[in-house]
Amino acid sequence: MLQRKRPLVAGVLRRVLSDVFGIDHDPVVEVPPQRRLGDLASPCALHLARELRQAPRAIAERLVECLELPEGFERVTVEGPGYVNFHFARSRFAAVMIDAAPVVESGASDAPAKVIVEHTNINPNKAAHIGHLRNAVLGDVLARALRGLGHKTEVQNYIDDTGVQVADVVVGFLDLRDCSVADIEALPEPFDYVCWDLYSEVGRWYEGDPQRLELRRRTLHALEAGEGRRAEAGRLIARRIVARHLATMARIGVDYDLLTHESEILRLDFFVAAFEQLKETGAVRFEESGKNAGCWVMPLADSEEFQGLEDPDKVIVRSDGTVTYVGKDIAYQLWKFGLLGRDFEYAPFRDGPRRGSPLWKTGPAEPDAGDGGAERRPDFGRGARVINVIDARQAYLQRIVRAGLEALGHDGEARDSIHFAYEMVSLSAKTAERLGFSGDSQLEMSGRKGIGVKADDLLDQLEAKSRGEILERRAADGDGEAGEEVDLLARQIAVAALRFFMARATTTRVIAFDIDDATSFEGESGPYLQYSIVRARNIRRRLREEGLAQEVPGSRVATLPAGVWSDDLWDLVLCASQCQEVVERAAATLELSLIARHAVDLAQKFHAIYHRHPILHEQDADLRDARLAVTQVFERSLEALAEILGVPLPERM
RNA sequence: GCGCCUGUAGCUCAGCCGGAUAGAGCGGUGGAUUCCUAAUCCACAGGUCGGGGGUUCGAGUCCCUCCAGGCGCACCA
Repeated sequence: MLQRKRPLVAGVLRRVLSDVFGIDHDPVVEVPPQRRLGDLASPCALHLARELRQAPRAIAERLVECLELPEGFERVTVEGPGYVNFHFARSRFAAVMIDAAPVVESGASDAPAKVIVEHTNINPNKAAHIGHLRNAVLGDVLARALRGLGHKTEVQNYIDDTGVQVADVVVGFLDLRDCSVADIEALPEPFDYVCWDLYSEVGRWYEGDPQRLELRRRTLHALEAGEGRRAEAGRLIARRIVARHLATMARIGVDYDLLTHESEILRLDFFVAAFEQLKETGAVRFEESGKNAGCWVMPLADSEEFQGLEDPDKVIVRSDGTVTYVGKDIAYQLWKFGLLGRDFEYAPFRDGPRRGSPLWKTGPAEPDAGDGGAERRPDFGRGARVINVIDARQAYLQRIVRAGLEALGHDGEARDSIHFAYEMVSLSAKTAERLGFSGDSQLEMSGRKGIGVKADDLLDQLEAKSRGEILERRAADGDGEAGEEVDLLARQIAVAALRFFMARATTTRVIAFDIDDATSFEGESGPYLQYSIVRARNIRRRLREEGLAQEVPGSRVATLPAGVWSDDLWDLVLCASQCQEVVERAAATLELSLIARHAVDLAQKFHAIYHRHPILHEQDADLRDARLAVTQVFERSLEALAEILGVPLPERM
């Protein structure tokens, strides 16, 4: 809503600046820090003071005298050192807010263009930890924001089922523990927890005798070839772990459209196709001698962004003929844009929980599909924009992938290959110590070393804590039953706490994960948002019980006297009117914390108003309706933001 | 060595294109519950915005430099 008013104000100012002072100036329009100062303001008089050789306030006053008040505004004032401040006609603005959707489609102009978001991408060899949760929450919130803004969005989760990490667990089962494939199959859940321990155990086992690394190499080759007992074990492990990962993510409301498997990229020779292109265009060359003798490398020395590297060439194909990660990733990225000239085969995914829309995986179509093939397969790939949610440590590799597209002449697609980089999650000193790791400073998590907080453990802890809090409150109200409703509410609160914790952090900062901080239900937290909406809903429930109207129509709000809008009430309306531009800016800059912070902002304003402005017991009808209108606007706005954040909103707490 | 990121209250962090008195949460202190449930609210205390230069009418924000910390720069992913 507010985003539509800014150009109005800018236009009026530009016109009057031209008319009165004869200058061409593009005025900045911002929101003043306090509501009593106005709703939209421009510091243009300050900017122009030098050029016009006049005091800023004098310029501002002249502007106010001469300008034509734009539609929807009540007055213009000069404030502070010389700001020109515009004040909305509050009742009319609020009336529009009552009927307007807080977040609407704005990407409609490029509606057919699809955005592919890749996230989660956990190696299928161990349990997910809290670092993976940051990735998944960021990816999921981004996808929700893009969808909310009307972009066609496809979410992919890349499964590296043929890499060293899976190979190590295969070695762990087959060589270290002497299991058969059937033994692995028979292991009880939680299988991912078993692998978590085994994986770090294998790491230590290798250290005990470096000769054992030969087993890793042999297994890796078997996984890539896809044949034999080791490959069979690898497939089984990956399948079981992926099922666990999807179950963990389903707990917090994260889902996907497609699981892309590295094994399929190998099986279908995606890299062969990409390699042909790379050779044809001269993007790679064969090294006859030197450090990289026998390898195919991509030269980076000519590119400005790769200056100062120790080695200006990136190996794409090793001297033993195998392909590096970057090579495979270039092929995969080409496929995402529909530039590879090949496609996957697809099959419905049947090994795990499935939510709203059906989940698909890459792989041979299963002929024995028992459900009559009712599901129609979407058209995967061929994105116009590709956003890869990958931690900041991989920035260099992501740049090489983009350079690969550039080298092939796909400049546009290279520009639209976006690395959504975020910093990792480490453990706070206090939390590391509590978990038994030496805790003199922050500690980086490491799956390889078995250092970390497992995602499901954290969720269990959050659920247990919220259940405790609920029961405590219910007992205090003499309302002690603990049924399914309590379970559901405990889960909702846990999800809100976790998702908000991950979403509120700026992406460029390392999160020092502190267990007390993460499980806090007070202040800036997911439950704080939930509680604010519960209060709004309680007001409506009470109104219904009293037989009073639960909603006030926009037509009524438009006729309210201006005096009902105290600055604090009005401030919430204006804050709510910024949801659209906040979500747009968050999606455009990939700074999703903006959404979380705006949601807190709204909730804080509402909580404060709640105490100062009762509705049920207000006798003055105008005042009551204004307050109810604000409650309505608040509720819809926070609901819209919570939907994007994936924070569930319960009816009561 | 080169590159990227970070340094703001005791702790965790906001601070949009340079602009109005640098803001939250936690923790601390003191208050608010016959009221739409206190998972809330209000008040108070707490700041050399890492240091130093520069640009500007104006710098937490831009430029330079130094200091401190993190992360990258593989025929690992």
